[in-house]
Amino acid sequence: MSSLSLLPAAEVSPKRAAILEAATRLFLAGGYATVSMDAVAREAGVSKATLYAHFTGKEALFAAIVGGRCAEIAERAEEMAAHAASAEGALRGMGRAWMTFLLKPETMAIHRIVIAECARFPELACAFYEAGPGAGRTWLTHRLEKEQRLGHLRADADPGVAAGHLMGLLRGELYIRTVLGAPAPDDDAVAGAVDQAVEVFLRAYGAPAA
Amino acid sequence: MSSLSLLPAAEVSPKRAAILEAATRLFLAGGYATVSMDAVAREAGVSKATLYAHFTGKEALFAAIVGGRCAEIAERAEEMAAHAASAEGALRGMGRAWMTFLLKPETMAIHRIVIAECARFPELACAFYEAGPGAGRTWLTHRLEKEQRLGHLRADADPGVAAGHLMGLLRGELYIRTVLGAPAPDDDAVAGAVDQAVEVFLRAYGAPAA
DNA sequence: GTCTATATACAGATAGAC
DNA sequence: GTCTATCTGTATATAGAC
Repeated sequence: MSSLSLLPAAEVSPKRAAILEAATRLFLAGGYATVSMDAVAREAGVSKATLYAHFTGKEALFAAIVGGRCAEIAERAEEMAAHAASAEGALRGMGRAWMTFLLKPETMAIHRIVIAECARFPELACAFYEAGPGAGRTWLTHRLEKEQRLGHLRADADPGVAAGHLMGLLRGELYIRTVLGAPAPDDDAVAGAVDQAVEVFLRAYGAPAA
Repeated sequence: MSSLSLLPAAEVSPKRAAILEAATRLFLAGGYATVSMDAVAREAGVSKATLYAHFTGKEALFAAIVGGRCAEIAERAEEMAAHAASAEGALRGMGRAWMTFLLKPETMAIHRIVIAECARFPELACAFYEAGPGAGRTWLTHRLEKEQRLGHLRADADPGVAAGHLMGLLRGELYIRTVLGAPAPDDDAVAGAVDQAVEVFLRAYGAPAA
């Protein structure tokens, strides 16, 4: 019985939730500096005093937002991993899922923010790397090791290096263009680019005997 | 004779040069928002009024700085291209030159700034892409076409796609880690990563007959 | 062109009532 | 916890003398 009262730990306060939601929207849209605490309070429908009662300051609020997104990204990565591991044509499927996620406006927005503020919040940039690209690379390394044991990949390849290469091939031109503000490519363009990248990867890393 | 007076067009004003130098340093170190016009004036050793006499405002000053760096990057790209075209082991040499330039703290700083401000200054982000990654890819595409005509690359490869793939392989893990604040890797690490990337590229794109 | 001094606005953060 | 009202610093930008 007493454990029941511990369950809704996430829904501590509706005001706090409103603050987090509004601040997330504003930070992702405008970056760190352009967002004022006044704007967050107004957008969340609370007073500034309430805002400061929940978060000790602007930096703490920002850290909470970005840290939360990192956790979300980590969950998302596990979810994608679960799907990709069970699918055939695993590399293509995984590549499409990853690139679609990566190029989404919200993902791009958090990339830009973390990159922009990595001098002011180095620990956030580190946490973001670990939760995002780092976790993806670690998972992909293990996945490629498995493929290697199955004889689908060259035996002399370093799976960690190969994982970095596959991610680089997948990002390719699309990532750099999109992070610099170009409109996100449509699904067909993404799928085509992923197929090309996977084809090139397998030409370089596929087992010669296969 | 009259043409002589037109020559020193670049050295119009020492104060202006001091402003540009100070502003470049400050913007590259701190981004757009954290730099105040007071700080620029103080650091340049001029008054704010003088600052505003040379630049209509903070946005114009920022645009002048970043636009200037774009022009510099474009020049630098041509310079690197001239060297790489004449060298043997062209891909390795070019890759090392490009990655060394890309991972330099100053290059990373301008990457972060342009990415951070691509919502506020979309035309700057576009100019940066054209001067940097876009120009590099265009040049590399032509270079790969030439290699293809010489029979060094697969005949069925699209040189533009291949150029994007080579750049993606080169960037690989190093770029994303460094742009997220990790310390720049040393020359040996860069050289090793470039060699691996080029090796993989040639396994996928090298002419089968060769 | 260059300076000193200032106008004007808004930022982050808090005091005190309820 | 939540509000209204406010303190304090600093930002961009300008006025007017030289």
